[in-house]
Amino acid sequence: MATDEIRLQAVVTRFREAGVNGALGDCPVRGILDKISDKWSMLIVLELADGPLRFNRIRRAIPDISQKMLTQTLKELQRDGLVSRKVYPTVPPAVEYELTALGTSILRPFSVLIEWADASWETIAAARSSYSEQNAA
Amino acid sequence: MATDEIRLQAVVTRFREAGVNGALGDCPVRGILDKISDKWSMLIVLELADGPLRFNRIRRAIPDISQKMLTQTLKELQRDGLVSRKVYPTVPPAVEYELTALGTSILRPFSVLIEWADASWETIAAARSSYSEQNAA
DNA sequence: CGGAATCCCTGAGGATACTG
DNA sequence: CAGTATCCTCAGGGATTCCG
Repeated sequence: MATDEIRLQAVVTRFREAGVNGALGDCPVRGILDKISDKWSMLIVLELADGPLRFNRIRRAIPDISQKMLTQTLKELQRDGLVSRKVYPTVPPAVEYELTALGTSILRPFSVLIEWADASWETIAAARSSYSEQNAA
Repeated sequence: MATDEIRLQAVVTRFREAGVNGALGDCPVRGILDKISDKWSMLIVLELADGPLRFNRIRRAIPDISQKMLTQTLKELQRDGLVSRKVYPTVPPAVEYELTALGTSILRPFSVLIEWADASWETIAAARSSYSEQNAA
């Protein structure tokens, strides 16, 4: 509906003014979106979606992540307050990572994105094949 | 509400099963999300949100993009069917880029993400400062 | 188990110059 | 104006090794 369109435009426009035409470093929104575009953050957050997990459990869940990147990304997520870390002083040590309230709140934007991707990938695949068809030697 | 939570979980779980635990190349959803996480795609799409623009107009709107990356990203967006390209045979040539219906449809997921970022950046900033406080030498 | 530290390499992407 | 074609840099991230 029309009011919805207007709202969308407002959001987009505000983003542009703050993020692209303004000073880049000063735009918190663009800074955060850069984090979204991080290679691993989103995957890890999604893994933690249905409960706390331990380090190596996450590692196994995302086969193609290196230990270094997992450590590093978890630290960043912690620093940003999306993930909490709990250490149990057992032997050997057990460490649990869990989404905070903030971390949980980002699941909704993510799911909207995933739903779009899921609904659109066939259209995109079709566009690609007709594109390469057109550009066939 | 609860039914909403269940729906969210379902989306997230389906993504994980298809994308992370499965064969990576076979998962169209993860492939598409990789494109979202592209450094420039989202910015360009947002620039085109309120109407067609010409090449150098986009370039000026995103000051820190190189012409190489703009060309390349526009080509990818075209190939994926998000953006259409219209050439006017004038002298000098004029080329207009415009969102397709598919391209317009991704604005909504984007706006949800932006709204989240806009609503959360203060919380994140606070988390960061208390984090660095804790880890002060 | 859950990391930290180091070394190393690839490829995304910037700078520059040229063309229709 | 709207690109194409090279060259080159540098940081993201993999592989490996070591530690409490």
